[in-house]
Amino acid sequence: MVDYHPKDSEYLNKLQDYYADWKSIPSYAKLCEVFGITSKSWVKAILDRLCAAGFLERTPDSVWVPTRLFFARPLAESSVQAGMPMVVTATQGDFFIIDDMLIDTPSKTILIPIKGESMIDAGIHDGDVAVVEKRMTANIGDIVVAIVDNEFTLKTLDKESGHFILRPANPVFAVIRPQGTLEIFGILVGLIRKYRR
Amino acid sequence: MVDYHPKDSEYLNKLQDYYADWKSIPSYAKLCEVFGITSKSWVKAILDRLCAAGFLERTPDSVWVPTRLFFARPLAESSVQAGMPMVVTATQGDFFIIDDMLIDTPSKTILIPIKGESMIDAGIHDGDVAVVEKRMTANIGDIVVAIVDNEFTLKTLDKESGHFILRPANPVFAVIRPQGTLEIFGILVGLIRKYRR
DNA sequence: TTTTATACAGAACGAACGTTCTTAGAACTA
DNA sequence: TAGTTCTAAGAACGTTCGTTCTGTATAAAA
Repeated sequence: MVDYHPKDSEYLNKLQDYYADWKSIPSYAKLCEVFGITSKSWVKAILDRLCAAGFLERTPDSVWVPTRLFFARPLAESSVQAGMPMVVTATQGDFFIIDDMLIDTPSKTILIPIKGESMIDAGIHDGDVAVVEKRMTANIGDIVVAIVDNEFTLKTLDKESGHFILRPANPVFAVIRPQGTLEIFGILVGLIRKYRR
Repeated sequence: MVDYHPKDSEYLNKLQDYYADWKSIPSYAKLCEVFGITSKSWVKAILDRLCAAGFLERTPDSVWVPTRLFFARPLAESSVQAGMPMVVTATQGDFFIIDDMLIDTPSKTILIPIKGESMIDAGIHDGDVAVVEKRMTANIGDIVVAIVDNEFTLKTLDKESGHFILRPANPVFAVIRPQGTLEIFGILVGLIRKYRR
């Protein structure tokens, strides 16, 4: 946290939670509720500081908008040992923007929901979401999205006696040996899983 | 396009362009400029129709907000045939969709890198990043982050003859049977994996 | 031709807005 | 003890907001 006032990170948290719900930054009056204060002028002072700290900015129409920094998430160091881990995470550690981490080239990246268990030994489960970068070439060993019989299929690219093959990560499924050319749609660059709560 | 009035898609495009620039929907007066008209009442009529068509919605504070449909893109590009499974483009105008998918309450969510293979049968690998929601209670069957010997550990919460235990998803590792109380740090709500490229 | 619907323009209105200024208690300093 | 920040509260103010109602030009329909 780069801002100076001790309670500002608390205010920022509340603002982030509100934004996660409504995807907009409300009026000063509403922000009084969100922050738990009753002074519009103090709300402005808080926003001005968060702006100076780089979490917010304003459009030419003087509308408040979050910056990239606004979406950064704390990343714990797993090797925390001394003291309370919770204290450590609250004060130090890195910050990460999840989308930046997984997506290099937005225009070439798409998300594809995964169906079936054919890659389960690679830790890719039914219901996971694949982050795929579109491109037509891949290397041996890459997990690729190929188009077989008009359907996406996610398999490991391999080569067998001069021919490309698609190898599943599940002994129950058969290796795919395409006749003719193999159409690569993209390669797997990330994986997302969401647990029900 | 599901809306009825012929020029609405043109208005929608202008609105999408504005949003791409400023990441906010401006006032009716400003929208007059954006749309190239001079009537606030007509702006409202347009927004109402875009709302009915599902491109916009309003927060409880009656602030206009774009919906997912607002960001949807035609997926005609690339030589993909009909019958494609549903695909989400990752570039929602540089917006943060993955973040949005995984995180409900930013202030309670923390990312923890995973070390070791103790949960490999659950498809959780060394080097993955766990998305953890901080809370002190969990249900049987939840994958939890517990604090054991001042270290984070990720295990499935279970109960054995009246006592809580932490069950790994790897036969090589032993079940953890904490003596005394078990301190829960949070529960696993998501998983992120990044493949080297 | 007359009527009717469409696609906007324009004015009016009170409510809500953001900004600024003043006030005030609490905490810290000297 | 007296002074001084700091953190808010609160009022005041002119501006802008969204809404509603009415007016109007064009075009299609009758």
